[in-house]
Amino acid sequence: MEKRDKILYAALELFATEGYNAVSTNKIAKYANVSEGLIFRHYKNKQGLLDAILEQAFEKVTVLYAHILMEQDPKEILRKAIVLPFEVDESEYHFWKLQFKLKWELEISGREKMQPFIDKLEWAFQELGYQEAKNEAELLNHALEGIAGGIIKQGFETQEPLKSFLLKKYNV
Amino acid sequence: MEKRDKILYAALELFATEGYNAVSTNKIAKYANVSEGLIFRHYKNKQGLLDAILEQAFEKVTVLYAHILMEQDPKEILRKAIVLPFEVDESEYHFWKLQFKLKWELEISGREKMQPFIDKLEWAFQELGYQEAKNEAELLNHALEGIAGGIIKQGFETQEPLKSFLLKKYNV
DNA sequence: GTCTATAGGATGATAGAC
DNA sequence: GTCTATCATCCTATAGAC
Repeated sequence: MEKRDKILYAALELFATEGYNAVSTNKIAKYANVSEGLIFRHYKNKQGLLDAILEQAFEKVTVLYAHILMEQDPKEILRKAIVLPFEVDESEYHFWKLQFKLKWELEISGREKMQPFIDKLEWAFQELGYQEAKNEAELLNHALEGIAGGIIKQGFETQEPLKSFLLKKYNV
Repeated sequence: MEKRDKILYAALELFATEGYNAVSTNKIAKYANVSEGLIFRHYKNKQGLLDAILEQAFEKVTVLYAHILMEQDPKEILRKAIVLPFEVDESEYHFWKLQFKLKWELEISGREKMQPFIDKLEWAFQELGYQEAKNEAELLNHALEGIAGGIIKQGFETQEPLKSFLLKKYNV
């Protein structure tokens, strides 16, 4: 692997586990087995390194939601949405954890990227004849974010029972 | 107000808005109009200052949940639980925001303190004849945490519609 | 209780050699 | 592309005077 990428993955892992402000460029360099100066050659500054990571993360999120956004069957939309947090690959664990961390540490909301997903949920609920589709969508989104957070913080097993429970509850 | 307390409130506000690692003791001192050395006289070190804030926060949370934990009517338990995030006083806004921030920035879960609350929810659902009381409780808790987070990050108004929606949904 | 001064180390970032 | 050496700044924490 190129050193440029080693830096990026080291930073991703450290940012995700310890937080952006808690991790020094020195620490990243050592973790990546690279000289500290190289970080700045490749990414200009620490913020630039974070931006590069976030750009990759944005692509991953886009791909992840693409299946749902393209789906036309309302029941399938709900099913895929519910199942989504339970099927996160362990290799992308750090990306997810970083999302949650940054949402609070640096107040990077990521809400704009979520909105089409929530809108799609609303549409699905509407199609299925729910009275308050918008509220249903917001509520389910909250629940799913909570589940995703729970998986990240306390492990998959703790949240697993909620999967079939939700599928049953929404009858999908 | 005593300077000891001025330090504490300044730190609370800064930690809540910018995060623990992002705020220096120098910044806290200036914000509190106090010499930097005084922080260490009173709180030993930066971590000690955070601990003092967290201790206060723990008391606030305890009081907040006490009403619900003492309640014996299952419907009332659900009603109070749902209404709770919408009735946070603005003066305690910073405490709440700090809770969410630290949960992710420093991985201070606060889960232990929540458990009796979740257990009480489970009990209420059981009393009301719900089939999967435990899952219902976990789900509602996720939703309420999401709502609380939404209020903090995007304002009360954005989440307000969910209040009556939830009350209706759970028929309380 | 409070302030000033300062130590000692870490931090982000740059320059220059290879 | 990569490393070493280095800088200016900032950070936490302490000492000593008032």
